Amino acid sequence: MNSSIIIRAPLHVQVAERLRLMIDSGELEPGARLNEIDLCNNMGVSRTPLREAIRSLATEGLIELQPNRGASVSIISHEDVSEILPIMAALEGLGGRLAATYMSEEKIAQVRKVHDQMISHYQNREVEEYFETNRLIHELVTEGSGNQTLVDTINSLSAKVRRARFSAQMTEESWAKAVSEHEEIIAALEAKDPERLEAILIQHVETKRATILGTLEDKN
Amino acid sequence: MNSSIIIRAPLHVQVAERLRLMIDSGELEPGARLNEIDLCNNMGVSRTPLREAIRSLATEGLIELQPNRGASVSIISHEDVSEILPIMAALEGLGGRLAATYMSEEKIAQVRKVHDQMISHYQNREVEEYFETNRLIHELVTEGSGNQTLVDTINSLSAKVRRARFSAQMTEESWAKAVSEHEEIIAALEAKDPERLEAILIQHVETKRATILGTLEDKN
DNA sequence: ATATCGTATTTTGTATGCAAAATAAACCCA
DNA sequence: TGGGTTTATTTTGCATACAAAATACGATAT
Repeated sequence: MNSSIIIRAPLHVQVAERLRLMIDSGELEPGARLNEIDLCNNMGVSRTPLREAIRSLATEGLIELQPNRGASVSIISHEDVSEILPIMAALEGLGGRLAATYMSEEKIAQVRKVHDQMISHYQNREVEEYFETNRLIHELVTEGSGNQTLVDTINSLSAKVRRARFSAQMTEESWAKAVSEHEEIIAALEAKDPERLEAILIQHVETKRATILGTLEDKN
Repeated sequence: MNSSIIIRAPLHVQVAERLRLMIDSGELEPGARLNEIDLCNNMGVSRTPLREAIRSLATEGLIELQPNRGASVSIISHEDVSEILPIMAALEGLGGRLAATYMSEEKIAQVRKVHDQMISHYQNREVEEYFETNRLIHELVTEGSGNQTLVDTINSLSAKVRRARFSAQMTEESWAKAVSEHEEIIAALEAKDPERLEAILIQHVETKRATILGTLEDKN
């Protein structure tokens, strides 16, 4: 009896992941049309699983469908970002509140560790690594809420914003502010102060909004 | 030039809607397996669009997929509801805050109208109509936020909770409380008081949680 | 030269067919 | 009779084939 059977994920799932990656990495740019046959040839699969994958990503909002005209990578507008960020603020706030209440000491220590790494990346001006550790911290805190639905919901929204890649607009000033807020986040977490962590996380997303949409031309 | 062309929705969309309805109405009960061939015969379509629809509903979370074992209507547990309700509280709170700020007088008047209908249904103990007008009010308020992503997110979560249909457990007491909270909701809306509306809506979902999960055996 | 119509080609939508996996049934043997 | 193994049937997964729509192309007429 072999208990370590490798369950191959269905093709449509693999294809969906691959497409998600292509979209996330920018290989497929926003607005780009998805030619089924081309993609099939690229991936070496038939149209059936590809189309199933496309339908999935469409319901996720990553792709838009036009009847008889195929699919295209959905374009995320400033308006969309303006809509999503307040939602993420509310949800991350909730996540933080729960995390401050329920997170284990071990998990908090882990966050602290990643936090210190992030600070180091900040000091060395290693942008890419900074963003990755930053993202990981938020993920860990959200997961610390113990609410998987919350994690999934935030991730889904986060993925959309990330695609907008306004990150380059980050100024020295806003970066410093973000880091200082992160100091407060970790402090509130270690102090197990739900209200404070919630407030900081909401503020933190507001800072993000200001950075992303530009502090001056506040389009919304 | 005919400007009123009727664009037939793709089959997989129609099938998805039909399935959603069957699940929502209880025709397909939680846990029920979806036999592709049976469903195809029922709906008079081939397996391709049906499978595409199933994939969509799966990413929505209404259906669960098991590799090589087909799909089944996902079962919503008490834990799921416990996870979803705090999220809805946060989101409805946000929606209310925005609605109290941005909603037009006309829209508010419309909410007031539906609210009065709901009260009337409550007094006549017309449960079905009460729930429908209740749902409509929340929808109108959320829409009043002007944030379509928020509306979609809440609807998606709401649909899952609704499927659990714990509604029958509503006691005379909890019903009265819900109604009284609704009075406050409409008052805060008419007074254009964002903070108050947000607080009430969050409290309102807490009441809902207590009703749904049972006031005593608080499983979470 | 441009606009319009008609045709060819591409692309999407749907149905069907075949292979592999899972389930059900039949069978064998202790 | 019961447990396990083999065989048949069902069901899912994927690929292909055909139909319909959209797009691209070209010819004709103005």
